[in-house]
Amino acid sequence: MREIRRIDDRQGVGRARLSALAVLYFGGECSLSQLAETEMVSRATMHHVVNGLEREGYVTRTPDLKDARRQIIRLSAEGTRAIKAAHAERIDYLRHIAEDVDPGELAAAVRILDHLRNRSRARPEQK
Amino acid sequence: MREIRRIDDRQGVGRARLSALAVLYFGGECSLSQLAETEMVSRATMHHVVNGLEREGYVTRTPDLKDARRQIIRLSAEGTRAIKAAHAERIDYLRHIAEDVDPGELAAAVRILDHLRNRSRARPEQK
DNA sequence: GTTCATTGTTAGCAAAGCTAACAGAATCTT
DNA sequence: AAGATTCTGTTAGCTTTGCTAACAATGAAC
Repeated sequence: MREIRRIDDRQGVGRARLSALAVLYFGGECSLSQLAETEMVSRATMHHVVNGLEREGYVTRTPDLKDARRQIIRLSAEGTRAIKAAHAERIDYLRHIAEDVDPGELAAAVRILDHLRNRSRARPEQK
Repeated sequence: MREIRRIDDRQGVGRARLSALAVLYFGGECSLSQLAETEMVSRATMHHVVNGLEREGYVTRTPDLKDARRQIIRLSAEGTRAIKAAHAERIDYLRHIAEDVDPGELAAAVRILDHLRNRSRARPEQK
């Protein structure tokens, strides 16, 4: 939904960057490759995204002591603040447009959406 | 959802371009500015998107006889085929991940989503 | 007729995406 | 142990998708 994008844009972070921050926030630290996989983009793309996030101070990168090829990407305090703020804005907006919907019906719809999302992640692109 | 993006990517059209094709398919011909407004991007952005679509043969541009500043953007036969194919793939995919959901519950959830979308369009970004 | 608003376009920039290729580290095979 | 293969992050080159600013032409308002 384009409207959600406009809400997100208010954070001034960038779409792909915000999405990566969300992965870190909800899923915890991970490697660059794992981020790329979760976000379904190439490693090269995620490399650029993380570079931008690091430059802006939203994430830190440290070597993975268990595998010298890898690096661990973590949210910084600033990154945590940014994703929390973005999340709050989204929730606020969604609450507003849903304010005339019956709470029970809304909860049921959310449950189904969650289910569909889990299904899509279990089998991402197959038909 | 990233998975939907991957499904859409299969058409080889490009995200913003496919979205613009959808606006034309479901809403009919319109001007470049109207497209930009509906898609919530700048006119300059939509200018680029439409350029790409025209170059690939998906849309045609003709002067608006009622206003010499404007041009009418229309789907070509190829554009219609592309958006139909993309739409069918999306539906197919969504059907697949929803196949274990009760049809009545799914219909209810879809109704609520439609309602929320209408609400978001009536008041795009206000809180 | 003049001023202001609308429309599409250009220019310059950054972000976000891809593939290909590479180097170094880790794992597998012999 | 040595060589082959895989994994990881990086660079390079390209395209697409976004933005703002500025402009010229057209249309509307005064």
